[in-house]
This record gives sequence, C-alpha cells and structure tokens, in this order.
Amino acid sequence: MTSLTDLFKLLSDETRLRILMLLYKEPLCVCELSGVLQTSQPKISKNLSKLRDLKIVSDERKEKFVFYSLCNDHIMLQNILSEISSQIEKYPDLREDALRLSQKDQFLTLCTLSLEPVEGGENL
Amino acid sequence: MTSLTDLFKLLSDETRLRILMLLYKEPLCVCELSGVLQTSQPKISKNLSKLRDLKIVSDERKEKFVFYSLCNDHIMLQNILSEISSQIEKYPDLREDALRLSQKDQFLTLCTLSLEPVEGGENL
DNA sequence: TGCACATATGCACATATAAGCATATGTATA
DNA sequence: TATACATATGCTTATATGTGCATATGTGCA
Repeated sequence: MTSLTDLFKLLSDETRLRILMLLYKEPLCVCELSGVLQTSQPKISKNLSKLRDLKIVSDERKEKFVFYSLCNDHIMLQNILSEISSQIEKYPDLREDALRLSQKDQFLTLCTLSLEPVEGGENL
Repeated sequence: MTSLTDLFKLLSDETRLRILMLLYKEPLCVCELSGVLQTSQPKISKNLSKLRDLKIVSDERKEKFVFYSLCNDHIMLQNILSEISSQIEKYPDLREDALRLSQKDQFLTLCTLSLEPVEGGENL
C-alpha cells in the first residue's frame, strides 16, 4: 500500500505531474524539461531524482545530456496519465505545456542536438 | 490542474485512501469507519472533512449517525479506485480492511470504546 | 589541460500537514 | 431537563517537503 500512497504523493506535486505528462509523450533531457516547463534546472533535477528513486522514470546519459523516460511497467501510473491525457481540455496548464513541447527546439537552442531526429522545421 | 494535484494529495494519505476504498463499496458512518480501520474517531472525522471540502464525499445524517458516501460524479477518482480494487491482492492492508468491513455491524456499538491501535492492524 | 556546459546536490528556510488530546456541538431518549 | 452517545473542531507539536541559492560533479571540446 505504501507504493500506492507514494505514487500519489509524487503526483500531488504540480511540477512532477507536469514532468510526467511530458515524459508520457516522449523522453526528454533536463534542459528540455526546464525550458518547456519554464522552471529552474535544480527544481527539475530534484524532482526527477525523486521520480527515479521510486522507479517511476529511468535516466540514460547521451553525451552531455541525461535523458529521462517513463518506466513502462507501471500500469497504474500509465492509466492515470492516459486518463488525464484524454481529458486534457480540462487542464489548460497541461495543454500549454504540451504546446510548448512541440516547439521545444525554439526554446532550447542549446539542447538541440543531433542525437535524435527532431521533428523538423515547424514554427509558430 | 489544481483539482488534479489536490485529488492526488488526498489520495496520498494512507488513512484517506483506506477510507475511500471502503466508501467505494458502500456508505458508512464515522464510527463504522473508525472501527473497521481501527483508527481514532477524530482522525477519521478530520480526514472526512477534508474529503468533503473537495466534494469527494457527501454526508447525510441519519438520526444519531452521519453517513458518508462517495460522490459519484468524480470520474477520475472512480477510475483510480476501480483500478486499485481490481489489483487488491497487491495491497494486503486494503484487503484486510475489506474483510473487517464485512463485520462492520459489531462496531456500531463499539464507537466510544477505547480504540487503541491494534497490533498488526496498521502498516506502512 | 582548461573551459564551457549539463546536471546533481548540500544547505537553509518557509510552509504545510498529520496526529493526539481535550473539548465543543449536536442528537436522542429516559 | 439530564444524560449518554456520535461527531466535529481547536490547539499544539513534530515532521515532511518544496524552493532558492550556491556549488559540486561530470562530460565534451578547443
């Protein structure tokens, strides 16, 4: 049961919930998250480490960057995020995050690395 | 979005989660909850009032007793509780609560008896 | 090797919240 | 009306947790 309450505690923080909703779409590195969420790097980093402690996300270094991705074995979490995603209109903040995510390369020139094929050339 | 994080905050407390799982099955009064969960009455009462503040539960007085029931209009919550219920084997504490629930009648008269924490009755 | 950048972490502080205890409020009944 | 019972709430304390700032660690490149 601890696992349940711990999960909900993680979800009860706005920053973490926003992070998880983004990672639910695609793996992201710290600076991308920091840019999309318009939040300080230490804040992002600390929250990610809490998520990692509970095996909610995993990290993988790719050269200079550390990419975080959702662990895909957490059924309960997946269902919750899916549910939120399906009602995204109810949550304007999350919707705006998703919008900024699609423009992440505009915010994060420093992070645009040729590690992964980034969705090409779109603009506002 | 606040509604989301508030919901998860409520769920992140063990006592409240246990209360909700019981109310998910049937409406119950305070002393029944107190008895089934083997928890002090003020603790139950305070948590119920938090749930009521967020319109998660509603209360209805029936003579001496106040019965609480889940508001059935909260889709997200219903889905979460349903999901937990379907995996109840994973959570022995919740399972034991459900077992004691079937003997709730004995608690209606035990309300004011000393409810000292029973050994083995609590976890996490 | 040294520098720049990406990320992690230690520390200090403010705040939130859960719990226990005592007690207040409300209700029924003799 | 007095009393017993069911529930709510105020007060205090202990603890947890989020945040900012500074800085440490780690990596790649010139």
